[in-house]
Amino acid sequence: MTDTLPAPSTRQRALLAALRDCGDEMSGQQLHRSLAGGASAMGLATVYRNLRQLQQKGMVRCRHLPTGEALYAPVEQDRHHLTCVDCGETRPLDHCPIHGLSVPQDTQKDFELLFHTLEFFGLCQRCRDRQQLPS
Amino acid sequence: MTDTLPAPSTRQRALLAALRDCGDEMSGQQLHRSLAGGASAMGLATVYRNLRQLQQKGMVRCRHLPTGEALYAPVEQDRHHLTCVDCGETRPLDHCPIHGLSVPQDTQKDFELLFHTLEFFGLCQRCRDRQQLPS
DNA sequence: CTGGATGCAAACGCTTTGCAAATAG
DNA sequence: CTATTTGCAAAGCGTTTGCATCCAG
Repeated sequence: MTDTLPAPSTRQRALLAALRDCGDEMSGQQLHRSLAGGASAMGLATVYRNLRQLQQKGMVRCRHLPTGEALYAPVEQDRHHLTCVDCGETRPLDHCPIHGLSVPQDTQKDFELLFHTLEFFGLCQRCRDRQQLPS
Repeated sequence: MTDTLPAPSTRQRALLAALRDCGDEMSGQQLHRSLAGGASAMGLATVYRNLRQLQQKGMVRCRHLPTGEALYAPVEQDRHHLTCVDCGETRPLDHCPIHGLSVPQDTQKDFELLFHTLEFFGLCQRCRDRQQLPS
């Protein structure tokens, strides 16, 4: 029995473990695939259902690619990205530019802050070059 | 051939105008609906196609709701949000907490920065209350 | 025995793409 | 006349939901 969690879902532990092992972010589909076959395999729906719960517990954060795909990562992984609006490639930043940054106090009174996403968008070198040379 | 803009699409002006008039962000679907019937009506595909180009020109930015829906706004509208990971409600922040913040120089060398998104996620009062009272 | 969690597959909704017609230059 | 852009409708895709089943307590 777990002492802390209302519903000590083993699935959630598995998902979190997978994310931590990976060391990077993964999509729902990737998580599903990565767990498939193993001891903690679970249906795709279950993956998503539990990812949502992990988010609500503030243990997992997620961001969306321009494609609409959602990527998940452990919250302790405070990583942000540069994303090319053309080819969609994303590249991690070395440091979180707003580490420790806070939201105005008054907004937090009735809002329990769990995590944030900060993403930068622009054009990567390759796509910029490609635009200049239409032919 | 034009040397400034490959295709000075009137559609793009219309989209930008609609976004500015609205004063808030709109989804592709909303834009499509809002223009429908009017003089600058256009197909849904065209809306998306031009929104993408506006993004690549750095005139429009977009963020994704937890639902995966994309919301667009003029870049000059430097607005950020609190989003509830439970009910999905989003509330705008009064000020941009990172106004004027910059990405490390060396990352920008080969990346043309166009816009950023900064979103905070958590639980709104209502959903927090609801979680505490399981029954 | 009862409520919640799961799997599967169907359903969803937003976005993209194929292709032929319309338009610009 | 050639290169683009557009519309429409079909396809794509990740995600969510319905429902019967399974499991924990």
